[in-house]
Amino acid sequence: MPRPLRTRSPDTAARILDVAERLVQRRGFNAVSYADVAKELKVTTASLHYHFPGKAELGRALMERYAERFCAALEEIERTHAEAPGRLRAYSTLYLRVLEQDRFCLCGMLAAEYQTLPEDMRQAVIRFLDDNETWLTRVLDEGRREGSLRFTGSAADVARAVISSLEGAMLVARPYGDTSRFEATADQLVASLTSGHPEPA
Amino acid sequence: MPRPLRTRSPDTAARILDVAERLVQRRGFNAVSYADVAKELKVTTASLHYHFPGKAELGRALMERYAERFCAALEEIERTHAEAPGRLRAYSTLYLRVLEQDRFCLCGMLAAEYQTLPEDMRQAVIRFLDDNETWLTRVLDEGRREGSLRFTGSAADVARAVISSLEGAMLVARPYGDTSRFEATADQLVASLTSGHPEPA
DNA sequence: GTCTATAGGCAGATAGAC
DNA sequence: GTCTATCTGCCTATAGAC
Repeated sequence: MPRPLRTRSPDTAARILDVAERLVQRRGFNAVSYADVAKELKVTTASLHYHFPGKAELGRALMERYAERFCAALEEIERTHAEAPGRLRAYSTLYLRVLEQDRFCLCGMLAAEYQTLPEDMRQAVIRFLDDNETWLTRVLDEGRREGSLRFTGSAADVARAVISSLEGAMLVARPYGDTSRFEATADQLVASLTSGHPEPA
Repeated sequence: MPRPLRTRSPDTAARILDVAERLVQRRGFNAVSYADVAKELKVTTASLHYHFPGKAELGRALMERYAERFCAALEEIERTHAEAPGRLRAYSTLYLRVLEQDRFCLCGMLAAEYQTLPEDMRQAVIRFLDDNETWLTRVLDEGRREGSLRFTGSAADVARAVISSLEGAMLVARPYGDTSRFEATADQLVASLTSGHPEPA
């Protein structure tokens, strides 16, 4: 049963993160100010500093929540897709959904800005990439053992190539404002790993 | 025969662009200020404004020179490499050289920051990507006709996938400070297009 | 061409009232 | 928790001397 309504909104910190996340994914961390976020939420920057003492803390929270949600999405994919090729397609669809919202992957954006980031955020970027690589490596390995995927070399190397390819495809698609550019590359990528196995519609 | 030494340095504008280019490729356009560039050159920001009235003009000049040099490098590749596979490898090496200098592709960096860029710079980013795609498409098409390359689908789609893959591999390699991460992905990419043809050492 | 000096604005951040 | 008010510093940019 839901709790009775409270005086304050359900979770102000979460709403701050929502706005900040969207802005950072579109413009980059360095191009987003407390004032930008505060303006959209119709509060003052002082109020933001109450919830997140500094931009470094805000950024860290941003990346942590993003990674948590992404990991949850990966688990969801494993529940809903039994086969490796389906899991790969679902994985690339996660990226597509972000692009469709006119956003770039938060991790990709922060990777570009990496050299200007505080240490906490840097570690969060690395962790996100490592988690993705670990998950993909497992999917690729299982797919190869089952015979549903085909590739040469180590699964970890291919996992890195998949991440690179999808991040790069997003990066390049955005200036054109054309999601089909991303889809074409993603489809090629999945097809190259499932050669010999027909793609479902 | 070289002209006699002049009172002023060979080309101040070029030296400004050199410093700005390096800083932007490392930190991003939004994270580089006139003061940063001026400090390295030991001049004042006012002097910078003499050569480039505003940051937008500086950015445009930056991207234009970068594209010119890149196109020149592509022509050089065609002169020095007769076969498509060699041209592809040389192309990926262009990216590697940038990464080795602890930089990201200027175009990739600006693609990430695209939504915050002035119109002139946006057009320059698109032009750069289009030029790369055109060149790669030609190389891929010729390679397939000669039989030295193998891939399915349109050469233009594969060209886009190659660009995405290399840009993404650079993006992801930088947080790790590990050029071998890039090389592994680039090698996989070239190998996947030259299957059936042994790689030279 | 480069300087000093400065304008005007926005950045991140804090103190203290309510 | 959110506000007003304010601080300090950096940003892009310009005027005018040299």
